[in-house]
Order: sequence, then C-alpha cells, then structure tokens
Amino acid sequence: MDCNKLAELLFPNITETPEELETRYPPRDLPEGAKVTRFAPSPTGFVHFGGLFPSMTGERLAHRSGGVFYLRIEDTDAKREVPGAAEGLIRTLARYGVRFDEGAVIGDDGRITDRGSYGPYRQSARASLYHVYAKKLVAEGKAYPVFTTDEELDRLNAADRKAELQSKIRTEEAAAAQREEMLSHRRFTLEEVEAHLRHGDPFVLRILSDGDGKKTVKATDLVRGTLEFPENDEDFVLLKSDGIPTYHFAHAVDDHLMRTTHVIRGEEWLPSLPKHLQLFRYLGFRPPKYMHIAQIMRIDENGNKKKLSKRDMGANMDDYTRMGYCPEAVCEYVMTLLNSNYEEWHMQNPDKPYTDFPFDIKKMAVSGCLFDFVKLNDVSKNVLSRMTAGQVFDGLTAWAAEFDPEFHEELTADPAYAMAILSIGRGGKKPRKDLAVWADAKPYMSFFYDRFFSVTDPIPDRFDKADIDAVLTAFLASYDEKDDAAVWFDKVKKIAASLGFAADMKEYKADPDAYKGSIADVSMFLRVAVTGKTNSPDLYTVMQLLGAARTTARIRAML
RNA sequence: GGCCCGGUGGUCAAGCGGCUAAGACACCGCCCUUUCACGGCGGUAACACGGGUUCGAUUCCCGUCCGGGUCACCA
Repeated sequence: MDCNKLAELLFPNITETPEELETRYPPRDLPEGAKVTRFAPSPTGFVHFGGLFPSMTGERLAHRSGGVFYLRIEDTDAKREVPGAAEGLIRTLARYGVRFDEGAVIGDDGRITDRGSYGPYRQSARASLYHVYAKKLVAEGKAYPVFTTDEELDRLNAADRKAELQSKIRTEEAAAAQREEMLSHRRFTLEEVEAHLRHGDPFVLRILSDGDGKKTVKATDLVRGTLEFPENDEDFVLLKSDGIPTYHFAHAVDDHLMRTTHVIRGEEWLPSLPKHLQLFRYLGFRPPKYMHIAQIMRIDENGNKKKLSKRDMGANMDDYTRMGYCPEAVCEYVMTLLNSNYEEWHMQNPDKPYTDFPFDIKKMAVSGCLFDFVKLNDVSKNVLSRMTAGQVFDGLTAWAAEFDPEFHEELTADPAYAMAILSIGRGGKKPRKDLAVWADAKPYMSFFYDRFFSVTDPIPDRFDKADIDAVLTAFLASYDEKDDAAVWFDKVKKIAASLGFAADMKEYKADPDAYKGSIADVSMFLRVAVTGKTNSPDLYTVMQLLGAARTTARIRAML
C-alpha cells in the first residue's frame, strides 16, 4: 500500500508540514528549570472541588519556577459541551487565585479570546493542526482510516452497545472479539478508500499500534515513581468522524506544540499513559513529565469511598460561595491536602500567604483523601480570625449582599458600628474564632440589631423571677455608660453580693449552698436580657456598643 | 472480569531496616475564665492479614484481602 497516496487521499487540503509547525511554535525562551503547565478542562459544567487540585498544583509549579501557566479548553466533544461553561470556569478559578498567564481568557466583551502565541487555545479551533500530524502518521503507515456506514454508526449507538459500555466490564471474549474486529479494519485497499471518499462516507482515523499486550512499558510519574504497564495494543481512535481529535491525540499534539513541560492531571488518566507514550513516540515528540495526582474522595451511602463528583455536596465551588467560605480558606485547605508539610510550614510562618510556601512535588499524596468539612471549618476559622475587622466587613457584606439582603442592609447602614462589633476580640495573639463561614456571622452578632433581636435562649427556670428582677433593677439603678470595664464589673459584683449571690467564683464553688447563685448567674441574667442568649462576647463591650439607651431598654423589657 | 494505583488512629498524615510509631483536625477530661470563643495541660485511638528476606521489619519481596481507578468516535 502506498501510504503517501493514502495520506493525500484522506487529507488533500493539508499542505503544512510538521516542520513548519515546529518553527511556528518554537521552544519557549524560559530560564532553566522553569515549568510550563496547563489546566485543560472540558467545558461541560462548573469547576468542582476536585478540579481545584490539579489547577492549583499547576499554577504553583509554574509560578514558583518562573514558568508559564496556561488554560486550554478541551472542547472536542460538542455533544457534551455546556454553553457558557468555559467562562464560568475561568471566573471561578480566578476567585481562587488560579490565574493564567496565557491561553483562553475572557475578553472585554465577556467572550473567550486567546492570549499568547501558542494558540489557538480551544481545541475546536485547532483542527488543521491535528490534521497535519494525522497526515504524517498516515503517510508513515502509523495510522489508518476506518470507514463507517450509517448502519454501523447506528450499531454504535444501539442500546445494547450502550449497556455494554455502562456495565464497565470487558470480558475476555468481548476483548478478543473486539481485537478481531479491529484487525479486520486494517485490511483495506486504496480503491476501497477512494470509493468511500467518493461516496462521502465519514471515517475515523485509528493508530496502527505496534504494541504487544504481553510486554510491558515503564513510565515515570513524578508523584508515583516508576510504573509498569502492558504495552498498548489497541488501535485507538485518533480522529473522530467529524475530524476532531480524541483526548489522546489532542493531548500529544497540543502539549508538544504548546511546549508543556509538566502534565498534571487526575490519576484516572494513569491507565491510558501507555497510549500517550506510544503516540509521542510515533510523532517523534519528547514526552512531558507526568504528574498524576490523587482524587478527592467522599463517603457514599454504603460507607464506601467514591471519587468526589459533580453532583456531590461540596463539589460545586459555587456551593462554597453560597455557604460563605472565603476563597483564601478554601485555598489553604487545598494546600494542606496537596502538600503534607504545608500545615507545619504555615504554623512557622503564620503571616505569610500560601503563595510563599515552597511547594514540593515530593510531598504530594499518592492516595486519595477524604473531603473533610470539619477540617475545612477549622482552617477557615483560623483564616478569618487573622483578618482585620475591615477585611471581615468587606467579605461579609459582599456575601450578604447576595445571600442575606436584610442583614446586608443593616450591616451597611452603619459600617462603623458593624466594624466595631467585628472588632471584638480581634487582633492580638489569641483572637476569637467565632466564624468559619460568613453565614455564621448573623447568629453570632444579630442581637446587635434591634431588627433581629429576640430572646432565643432564656434564663433557666431554676431561678426565681423575683431574684432576677432584683438583679436587673439594681443594675439599672447603678449603670453608668461612662464607667470603665473595671468599675462596671465591680458594680455587678456588689449587686451580686447584696442580693445573696457569690461575687467570687472560688468562694461560691467552696460552698454553693450558701448562695442563691454566683456572679456567673448574675452576669447571665444581664446577658440574656441584653443579647437574648446565655453566651456572647464580653458583656461590657456589648453594652458599650449597644449604648445606654438600648441596653437599659432591653433590661427593662425583661422585668 | 482484565489491567493499573493504593492500604499507618474516626479524618489528613510524618516515617523511608532498629523510634516509648511525630503532628494537625475531631473527641474526652482538667486549668484559665462572669458566659461563649481563645489559650494552656493531659487523655482515648493506628502500622489490613499471611508468608518470606534479615540479627531485626510499619519500612524490602511475594500472596491474600480490602478500597479506588480504568477498559468509548467522553474527557
């Protein structure tokens, strides 16, 4: 068979050569050791939590090495594409600090455009590039067309075929039959090809595999070390019948042409690594370094681990926004999972941003970890506790504007007041950690606003109403807003003592029966009256912020 | 089912032939404290199992079991 003739028949319009592409996309001029990485999602939906891992890894590796991090849109499957998904993806990633130097970006008109000289960055716009290499492979006898008639296409879409794929099981007989079928496709003549072409039959291009499933190939993965796989012996599809490449082919061509140095992707790609290595070899490309990173897992209803997928709670990044997690907290949590020594580093460098952390490939986890909201909350509390009141105010109001308009209204009506509230216990070495998410703020501070104030947590009924009233009345009589904290508390103590409550906790504990209660109880009466709850931040400060008028009004209302 | 990857406390994990097997989160006590939060101190809790190799295995090898992934003209 004349392979050159076949190549000409199949790709008559391709005149460019691989050599020309080499000069059009020359090796990048970057310092020694600079890494070129990419995030290459298919625009089939939103970015989910699992997608943050490879993207943050790529971003860190590229930017810490003085390299390039770019975005490539893998839209080779028109059937699955979701309109607007690519734009959403970019915006979401940007919120989490994942910024691209190059690739598909959102232009001024809100639509996707390219930035950088290694584009186009949408695979659907790169068809002619793939065809240059497809033609080369055909000419060298390394790939061949398989024509499919309409009825064969129907068979591919048939229900039983779908069921077979659904079952995810490939029995030995099925494999043998498939192999037999594949081999039969290799037998054709130029005349047959010409006839099909004349007839307008679509074809797929398959690789002519030289692999032997009985032999093995070694592959190196930067996070897993040396791996061994059976050689690929499958004539997998390079070009689909619409002329668009499959992932495998696009990966080889794109990552070579775009000069990617490190391919970072989920471990679900591990089994197809032999295919990719074979392709790079066929194409004469030097393969990139691979990093297959562990999947994030969840526990399913049967108690088994499952890969975190789009529908799961905690998968959609918009959920985090809605719940009120700030991006910094999410990023930090991701870092703790990505590099096992991150937490240690962070404890030693509490004031440095995670971008200063010396990210290390060797510290990456090999096995998939379970997503843990409890840990996320802890990380988040720490992140929020380190913020200034102004930062908290900004974050909180931005969240509330969208998800709690009533609260937002109150917050912004008097920003100074809101910030004063948020300043309680903030700053210093041991800041309060009341907030994990923005949504925690309202239950924490709502009593500062008359609109939200109510007694939700009443005084336990083991106390006499008369005693409570006596305390409140006495407090009202002695309260002076201008007292400092020490004077204020002294007065409370005096009231306690005069009404049969222990002013000193140690004395009370020594002999509880000698008293009606303690200073703690007295404080609690006041606290419930003023805040509506049995616990709150420092009462004196609360009263100061509330002001004398509201403080006394609330206490009177309890009588 | 074939192939591939993995298996240290409830979770995330140090470890890389010899350790009383770190640490963080969670949980439980105690302390501090007018409540809460913070902070401090202490505690419960782990090398999946069976064979090797070795003077010695959590660590190396093999098998078993368990978990995950993958077997498309999807990525």
